[in-house]
This record gives sequence, C-alpha cells and structure tokens, in this order.
Amino acid sequence: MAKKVSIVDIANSLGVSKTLVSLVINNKANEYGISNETQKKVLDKISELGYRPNNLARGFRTGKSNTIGIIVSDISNRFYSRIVRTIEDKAWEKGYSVVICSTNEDYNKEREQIKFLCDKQVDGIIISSSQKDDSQFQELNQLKIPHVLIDRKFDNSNSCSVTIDNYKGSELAINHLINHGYNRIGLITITPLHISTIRDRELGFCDTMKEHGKVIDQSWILKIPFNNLEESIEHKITKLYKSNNLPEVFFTLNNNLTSNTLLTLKKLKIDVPDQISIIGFDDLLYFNFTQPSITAINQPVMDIGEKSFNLLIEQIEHKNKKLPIKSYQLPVELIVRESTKNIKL
Amino acid sequence: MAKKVSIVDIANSLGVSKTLVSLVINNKANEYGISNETQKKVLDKISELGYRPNNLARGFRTGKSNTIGIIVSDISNRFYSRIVRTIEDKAWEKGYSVVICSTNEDYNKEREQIKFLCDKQVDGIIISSSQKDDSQFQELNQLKIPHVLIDRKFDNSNSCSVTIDNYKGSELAINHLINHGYNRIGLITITPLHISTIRDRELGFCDTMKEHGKVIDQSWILKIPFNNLEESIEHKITKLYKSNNLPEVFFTLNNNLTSNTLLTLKKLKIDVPDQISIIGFDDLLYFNFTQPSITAINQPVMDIGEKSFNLLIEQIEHKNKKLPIKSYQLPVELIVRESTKNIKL
DNA sequence: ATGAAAGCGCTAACAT
DNA sequence: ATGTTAGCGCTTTCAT
Repeated sequence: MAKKVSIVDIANSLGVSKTLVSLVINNKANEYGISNETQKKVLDKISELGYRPNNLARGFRTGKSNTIGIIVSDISNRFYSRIVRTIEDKAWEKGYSVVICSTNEDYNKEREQIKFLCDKQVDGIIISSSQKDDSQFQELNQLKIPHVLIDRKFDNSNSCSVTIDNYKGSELAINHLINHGYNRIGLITITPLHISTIRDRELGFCDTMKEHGKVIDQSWILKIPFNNLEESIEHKITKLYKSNNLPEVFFTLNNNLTSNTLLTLKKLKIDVPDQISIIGFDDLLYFNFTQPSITAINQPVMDIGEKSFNLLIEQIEHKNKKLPIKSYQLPVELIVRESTKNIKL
Repeated sequence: MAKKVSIVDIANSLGVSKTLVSLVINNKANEYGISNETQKKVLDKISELGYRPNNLARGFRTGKSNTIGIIVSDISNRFYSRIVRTIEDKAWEKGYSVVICSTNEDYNKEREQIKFLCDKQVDGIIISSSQKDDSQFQELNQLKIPHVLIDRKFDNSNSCSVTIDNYKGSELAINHLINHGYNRIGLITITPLHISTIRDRELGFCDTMKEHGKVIDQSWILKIPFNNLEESIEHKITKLYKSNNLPEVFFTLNNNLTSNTLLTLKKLKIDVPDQISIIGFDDLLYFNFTQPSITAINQPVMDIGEKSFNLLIEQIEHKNKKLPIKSYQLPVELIVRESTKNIKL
C-alpha cells in the first residue's frame, strides 16, 4: 500500500513542526496565536498532499474512539433496525460511528460482544440486553464505561435506561379486547422468559385478565421458544385448531410472533377476524393495509433512539462527573384496527 | 477513569519483557519457543490483573483495525438489514466489527461516509452505492482500499460487485403478467433514476413490454421521488383512480414502493386483486399471508451478504496481491401468489 | 508565535 | 528462550 501522508509529511515539507500542524488541524491555531498566513500555508499543503488524519491514531492517543456500539438481538428486526437508524443519524451529526452487534438472544454471545466492544475502546454502548441479570452492567459501571439500556432493563439497576411501559401496553390490549366482548383470550409469548419486556407484558396480561374476572386457560398460553419460532408457532396453533380449541383472539407479544402467527393462520386457512382475532405488541407498517388491518400496541421507536443516544452522549461528555441515573419509561398507544372487530357487544 | 492495565504492567509485575507478553497474547509463544511455565505465568497474571488488550492501539500499530464498514441507503429497510445481518454474523466469526452508515440516498453524504470510514482505517467497505458514477470507487482502488459493491453497481467498474439480475427480474414479472392475460400494465418506480438497479428493472420492463407488442402508457408510469415516497404514491394513484384510469396491475420496483402502494390502495378502498393487481420487486415475509398474498420477485439476500463478505475478506487478506475483479450477478425468482390471479385467460 | 520531546499500547525486527 | 529497541501518527506539556 502506498504510504499515506501523515502530519509529519506536512510539517517537513513546510519546514514547521508537527505540533503546529496538529494545532491547525484541530482548530486550536487561533487559540495558540498561530498567524493566519502560517495557517493558510498548512491548510494549503494539506489539500495539496491530500492529507487525511488517521483517526485510529488520534483515538489511540486521546483515548476517545468516537465510536459507539449498539447491541440488539437482531438488527434485521424492524423494531431494532428503526431504533438503530435513529441512533445512527444522531451519531453521524455528532461525528460518531456506530458498530452494530446482533446477539440472537444468546447472552453468552452478548457478553463476548460487550467485551469485544470494550476492547475496541468504544466510547459507549447502547444495548437491548438478553442477560439474565445486570452483573454485566455493574461491571461496566465499575469500569466507568458509558452505556444505556434500551427496550429491556433490570430491576434495581444502576444503569440509565430507556424503555416503554410494557405492562400498560398489555393492559390496553386486554381492556380493549374485553370491552369489545372477547372472552376466550389466548396469549402467544416467548420462552425462555427472563427478558423484562416479555415478563412485564405477560404480567400486564395476567393482572388485567384477573381484574376482569377472566380465567386464563393454560392451553391458550403458547410459549414459543425464540430459536424455533416459525415451526413452533405453526405446530402449536395447528394443534389447537385440530382439537377445535382455538380462542377467540390471540394476543401476540412481539412483532415476530404476530407475523408468524398470521402466517400460520393463513396456511391453515383460518380467517381473521371471522374465525379468530389478533392483536399484536409492536406495530408494523403493513398492519395498516392487510385485509384485515391489524390492531397493535405501538412503541415510540424514534423516541427510544433519540433519548438513549442523548443519555449516552451525556455520559460520554461528562465521563469524570458523577451523573444521576436516568430512566425513561415511554408511553405506548393502542391502535385499533380491523383485526379485533368481529365480536359484537 | 481508573488506569487500565497494559501489557507493560503484566511484564513488569512478572519481571519479563513486554515482547514476551505480546508473543503469548498473540499465540506466537510456541513458535518463538517460550517455555510452557513462562506462558502459564503470563496467562495467570493476565487473568489476575484482568488485562484486556487495547485493540485501538493494536490496530494503530499493525495498520489493521479489524473493522469493516457497510454503507446502504437505509438500514431500517428490511432488504438491507437482512444483508447487514448476514454480513455481521460472518464478520463476527472472523473477528471483525461492523460499522453501519445509512446514506438516505444522498450521494454527498455517502462520499463523506466513505471518507469517514477511511479515516477510521476500516479494513474494507461493502456498499450499496447511491453515487452517479464510480469515481469514488476508482479512488478507493487507487488507495488500495478493499471494497465490494452490492445491490447497485456501475458499468465498466474496476470494483468487485455482488448484484442480482434486475433485468431478468422484470422480465419474469412482465412475462408472468402477460401470460396471465394482463394488458394494461402500470409501473411504479423511483426518481431520480441514476441507480443501476432501478435502471435495469425499468429496462427489463420496457424491453419485455415491447417484445410482447404492448404499448407503454406514460400515464401509468409513476415516477416517485424517493424523498417524498409516501405522499407522492398516494397522490399519484389517487389521481389515476379519480380519473378512472387505473391500469389492471402495478409493477412496483422495490419493497418500499410495494408497501406504500398497498397502503394507498387500502386507503382508497381499491380491492386487490379484484380492482387492481400488484406484483413487487423484492419479497417480504408478510407478502405470504396478506389477503391476497402478494406476488413478488425474490432476491437472494443471504447470498448477497455472504458472497460480498467473502469477496471483501479475500481482498483484505491479500492486500498486496493483485486480485482479479470478481462480479457476481445472482439469479432472482418469481414467487407467484394471489395478487396477480384475477385475470382469466 | 512556534518547536522539542514525551508518550499513548502495542508489535516486530533484531539482539543475545 | 527471552530482551532491547524503535516506531506506528497523533496530541500535549513544556520550552523558547
């Protein structure tokens, strides 16, 4: 590879010191009283030789990489990719690059990824964690590595977080269903369930059902292993269908579950909403225009992205200071569409 | 921040040289004949002190950052996020981190992002480019910076690329339509159209139409500005509808156009496929289970990801050698579903 | 208004 | 089988 021009090349070819060049590059020339002509000389030479600063060297020297890491379970899930996109845009404005890692819900992989990012000297991490406890983040706290938990969090955590009101989301969903005359309500959820979002959504479901005096029929609680989602959903719904034991409605706890439930229903030629209704946690664009359109709980995706990035930057820019632990819990909204309109009061 | 332990700390506390420690860390100890006991001593001390290598320093020293950049127009578009996910998984196996950049189809932003990534000393770039010409990549070639074009490419380019057969895709689509008795065929495309994918898809459309002796009615060619996609689609389809001039079918040239076309049709209560049919370029999961399901041209997303990563790694690992320019053009497939089945022969 | 020199953490060529 | 040394490109402290 052709030797790249460095700050020394500029300095030598101009007969000045590299300090001076560095000052000019970093806009500290005026502050240090470098004459305008010298500055111009340097700038000209820089563009003449096509000099570009080596940010790796700079980061190494200053201890600041201007890189942040984002860890999610799957970047190809629209929920996460939209958050990432929001963060990326904000990061770009601030001169940060964004490294992404998908855990695939594997908490061991996630631990490695956190280490990996730390070794890369990222300035901070935004993470939707699959950990079972927050020991990993206690550690980050001790190492004073800025980080923000998003989507999923831990009880009594000492880390900043931006989450949404999962409990309330389920409450909205179930209240809506019951108010519209549904009685036989099924739940499609994920297992293992140590993740806070799913736990809170399940809790909201159970509590609200009980409040209304509804029995929770265990045969309608479908626990889907995340690593075998497609098959398992198909298998379990098919079984219920064959035994003539479908509920009136399925409440699906994330967009993946919703999509795959719809897929199975289509395969089985079970009509929505005539034979079964559906309401999903997390909204997607296509829910608007399917036949029927799909009722869903909408999460403020952009807000999650923006708030988490702001929290992270705050920590990065005040690494010495002891900042208060901020936790946002953002509101969700119920978007009623056609998939839950078949039962008459 | 508490001073992090470095290689010197290990060396000093053990009374050995940092070279030795470095050799052990990099698995070169045996090669250099370091005794097993010394190796163990070093390893023990490393875990005792919780030493972690500073990869920034390492990258700075070796000139290899073990980072690759991926540039796409929008990471939140499922087509790209799936490619990125595939690449990310492969990169992780090889010890590379992945920096993502969304251009939002802004070729100036893209140029800045390329510079940005180069300044960060990424080892290579995989890019779905929005450039008007390949000057940017000629430059990368001169700088010997490994890169692979995906999805979109340039004529007579000297860069490796992994694309799909866009022309053929349109051919498949139009042949399918015409063979099923469609006559009045509309096209929904993107403008400005300097992008190779769109250009080839349009070309395939026009050529195939002509082959079959079909007239191309300009009022059915909807050119949608990418930066105002939602509104523009709604506006243009509404206009056609109001003037009672809808075609029998719309061929939409990417997944965004397909989704937003479906959205508009739903808003206007235009029934698919009774009042209009639709066939889309690029397949999405939900196309399987909407009512009707949506006919689409499927692109081999995983293959694009894998092949492009392999090409990039090859370049990175043989940076000195002059490698042949490889260009893959992967096949597409037509997936016939219910949205194009209304016309009887 | 500018320069000299040290050093960030690591690797690698060269000694011994 | 292990140590010495130089240096990657940059910032920063201290001189002048």
